[in-house]
Amino acid sequence: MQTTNTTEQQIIEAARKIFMQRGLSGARMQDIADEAGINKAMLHYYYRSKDKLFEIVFAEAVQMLLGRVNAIFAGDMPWKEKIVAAIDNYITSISENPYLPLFVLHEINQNPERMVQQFLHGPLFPNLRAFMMELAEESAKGNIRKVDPLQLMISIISMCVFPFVAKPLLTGVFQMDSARFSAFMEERKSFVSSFVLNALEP
Amino acid sequence: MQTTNTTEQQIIEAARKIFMQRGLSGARMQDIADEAGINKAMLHYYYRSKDKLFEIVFAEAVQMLLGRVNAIFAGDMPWKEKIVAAIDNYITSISENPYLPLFVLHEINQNPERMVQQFLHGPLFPNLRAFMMELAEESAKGNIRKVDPLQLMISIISMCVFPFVAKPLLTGVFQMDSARFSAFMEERKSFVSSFVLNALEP
DNA sequence: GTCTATAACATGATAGAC
DNA sequence: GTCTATCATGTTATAGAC
Repeated sequence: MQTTNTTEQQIIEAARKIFMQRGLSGARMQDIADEAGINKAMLHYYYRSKDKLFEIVFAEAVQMLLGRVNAIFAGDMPWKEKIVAAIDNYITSISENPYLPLFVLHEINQNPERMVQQFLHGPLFPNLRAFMMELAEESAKGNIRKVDPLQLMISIISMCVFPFVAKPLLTGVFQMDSARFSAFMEERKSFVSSFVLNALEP
Repeated sequence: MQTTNTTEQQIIEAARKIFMQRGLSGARMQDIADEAGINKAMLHYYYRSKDKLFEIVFAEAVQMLLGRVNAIFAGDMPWKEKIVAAIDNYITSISENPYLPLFVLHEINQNPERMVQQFLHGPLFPNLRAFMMELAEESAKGNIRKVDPLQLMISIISMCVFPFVAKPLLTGVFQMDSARFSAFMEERKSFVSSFVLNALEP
């Protein structure tokens, strides 16, 4: 995050906030202008159209969400430590931006073609693939229970991300307030780690 | 699902389809009218306003999503069988309506107050709470590893629901087509069951 | 670069004939 | 009940003064 308060930056930050909360179809250019503390016409002066502005915010969001997944499986720790570190890092990083996953998932569903572009420039998740290969090897060697690495991978991601996506539902159903939810996610780091490692014991 | 093709029903079905795909702010009354094969004015004749129509579709969707969770933990099987059955049932039922979870989650985020109403009339998930109590007991007796039942519960739900919510992302990242994804979710039933039971072994 | 005013269009909702 | 025509409003985008 830059602290340079250039007008372009103010606009992008305002757009990020409004688009993330309300989505493309729910966001109003007036809301973004108000949030940025400038005139509505300025948005068009700097970024031409609502769609152009959205495209920038969305591409950045996809990078944050997916780039993070790959980065988290970087390094060459032993696989157990890698799982623990990845879960810890991912929950921490989403906590800092809890709207991000639902925003991206919703907008992809609205327009799946948008993803195609992202994947052309984007990473092919080399670290993630390497980690899945490693799991397959450990599985073959009998060090861990025989599992489909893809199923395992998606399970780990599900357990980390879904609670954020479903936060208002979960806090409603299980009668948590916001502080209780934060504590729950903090505890969740060690819960998921143990849960996964136990499940993998041969 | 009724087969009575009364106009009211046609409208509700059309509204369900359009709202689920595009959300409240993305849906157009014209789209709903087209989908129902009737005139736009008829929508207002039968349901007064867009908000009224949405309220009906949304309330119904929440019931489908949450009522199902509770129903799935009904019955008095032994807890292991109950876990297996619940996972199997939940994945099957969401497969039949894959847009449902993301729709509900997105709209709750747009307007969390909407949920309050739903919980007043809605169920308090007696079966779910009973099951969590049972887990706590088994945990105390040493029959299963000591775990927080709430963390476990949310993990199970996460692993079943999240792949549907993230379908376009997962199929993109892991290069699956739609058929491959269906097969993946079918295999997932037994994967998640085994995964959870293994993790709970003392 | 920044503002006000306004054009151009989309959309929810209603009036009124049949 | 169903339709066409239209209103009223909201929203993106641009023109033009400063």
